[in-house]
Amino acid sequence: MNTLAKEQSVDVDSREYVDALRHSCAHVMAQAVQELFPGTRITIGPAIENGFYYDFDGPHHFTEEDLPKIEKRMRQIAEGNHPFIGKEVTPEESRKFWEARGEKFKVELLDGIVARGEKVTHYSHDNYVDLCRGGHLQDTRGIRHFKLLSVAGAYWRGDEKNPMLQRIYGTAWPTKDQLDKHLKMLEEAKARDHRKLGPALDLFSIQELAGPGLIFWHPKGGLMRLIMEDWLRAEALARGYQMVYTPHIANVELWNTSGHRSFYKDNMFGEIEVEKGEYQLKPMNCPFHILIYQSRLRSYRELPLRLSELGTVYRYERSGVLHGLMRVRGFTQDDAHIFCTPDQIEGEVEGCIDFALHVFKTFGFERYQMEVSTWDPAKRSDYIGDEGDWGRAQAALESVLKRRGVPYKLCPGEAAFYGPKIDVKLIDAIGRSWQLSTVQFDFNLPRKFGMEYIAPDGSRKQPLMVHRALYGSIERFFGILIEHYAGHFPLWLSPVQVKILTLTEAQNDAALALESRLKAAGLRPAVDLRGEKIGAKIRDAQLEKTPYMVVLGPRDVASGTLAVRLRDGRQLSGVTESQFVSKLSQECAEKLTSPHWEQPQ
RNA sequence: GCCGGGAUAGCUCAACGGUAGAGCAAUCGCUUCGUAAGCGAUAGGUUGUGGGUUCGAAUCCCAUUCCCGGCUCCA
Repeated sequence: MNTLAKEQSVDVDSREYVDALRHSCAHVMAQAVQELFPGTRITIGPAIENGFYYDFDGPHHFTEEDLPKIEKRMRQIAEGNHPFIGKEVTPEESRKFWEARGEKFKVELLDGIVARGEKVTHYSHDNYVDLCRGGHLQDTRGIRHFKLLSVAGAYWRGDEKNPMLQRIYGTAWPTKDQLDKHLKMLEEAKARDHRKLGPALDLFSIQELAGPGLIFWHPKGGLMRLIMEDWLRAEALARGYQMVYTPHIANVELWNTSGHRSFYKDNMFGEIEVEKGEYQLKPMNCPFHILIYQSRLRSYRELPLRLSELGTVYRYERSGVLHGLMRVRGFTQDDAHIFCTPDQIEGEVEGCIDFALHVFKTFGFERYQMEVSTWDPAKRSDYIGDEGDWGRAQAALESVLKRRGVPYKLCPGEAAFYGPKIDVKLIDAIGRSWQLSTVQFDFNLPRKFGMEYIAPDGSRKQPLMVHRALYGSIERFFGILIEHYAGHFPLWLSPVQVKILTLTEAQNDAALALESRLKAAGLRPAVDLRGEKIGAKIRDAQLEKTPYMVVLGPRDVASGTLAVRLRDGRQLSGVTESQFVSKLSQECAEKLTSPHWEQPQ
């Protein structure tokens, strides 16, 4: 807590204070920008998570080089200790004020405020005035620990039909420590960026000749994917899922039936002509699983039917949105569709949640956030499906989370038009959240396809459909894993688990023999026989983030024991080979995220 | 898709109108070494691509591809 806050008896850690600080910072930035770049018009400048931004319109094209200049002027202004003063003004006064300055965006905002019947307020500090509903510090003294970060484009009012404004992002904090910590986190995030680490560790690449958004899994990444897939398949089978495989393209008639050709058209690759028909790459697996369901008449006795596939889909994402492994044009979903009766939904939802939590735990994610998206009853006509189904489904989603004691956020109005859902965002090692698993009801497709089952009374009923993905996409999940571990993968996922480093050529045979014994024991070893010094070999293995290194010199060959070095720098000597194998095997079997060796003496 | 910024050897960068360089990596040779970089040599580039301006273009202009920061959208 800083002295200023004490003096003003404010809780500097409260969200209100921090937001006020950031919002105030935005005002000061707008003042600085308008002073330094005359002719710049202002729009809005809110506080956001970790910082603030302000959107500008004007003749000057801002670049990163402008930021230090703006920052400097901001500091000067802030040091003036100007109080923030709010006052209510009449709409007429306000209009006159903004029109006189040619601030057309502010006039537009004013129109909105007036139309909503809200009070019009102006907030000023120093000689600067902004149309603003308030939420500021008492004065500019609290604005000390901030940094401008980047320049970006942003649509006026977030609508892509509107003109593009220039946005300057900044971060601001009550204390220097917090600012430094945040800047350090940004640096850390940059250092563990999967787009950098992935190719550096030879896990994957994206090839310009092949096209953007298409992933090439290299041998090491491919092996990791294999492990992730095998683990997931085994889990799914154990949980009563049945694995299926379906094609990558289908006749446009299928997409007409499913409705994707209308509501998902923009995200689908174009038609491929085949003889007299037209085909399209699949953007989703759902219709294919429905076709399997419909391949014969189904009885209620078969339900719940859980069809699962590692299904590769292709989506025509707009070029500007692609991002490493996180947002691509071709990806594989661990996709399953559960067809069930109304009285089975709660059990099925619970099964999904349970499975998702198991996935997180296994891969070492401790923290996550659940969001339940429900409909907005006021806009009933926007949704497909009957009210009873929606009600039951939403109740099931919530009651499962409550029963499991999983905290969640309710997001009314966030449901898709075809059903409510649970989205899971997991929090990675440095506190960032990622959208991952999703459990969604679908009241649309069963209807579109006329799905049925024979009920106990002999009547034909429509099954309920739940769509669920846990990894979400294997590509994205892999990207998150890389960043979460910064490349220091748990042993069971590491493509190379043990690197055997020879001291001299005399140990080559012993090294190769050890390698094959470790292989036979089910481990993934590699040898480094190069004529380099041991320091260089260790350095290289370390840069590859290999979990275990075994240094093999004459002493070790003579003693028959292993000199083991862990990725974290710990060294263990005199380890017997059987101890080593059993420790590593156990570490893999238990899927430990960090090795459990005792500290050496 | 939109706004802005980029692209030089496998990687990190230099040269900023006057014959493209360095370190690391690679290859070969020497070294046989005890826990994060031994020594030397060699090879590696139509400066993303295509046009244009110029006596001369990595450098200036136009187009295009891809990448980056965002917006919009999303697994």
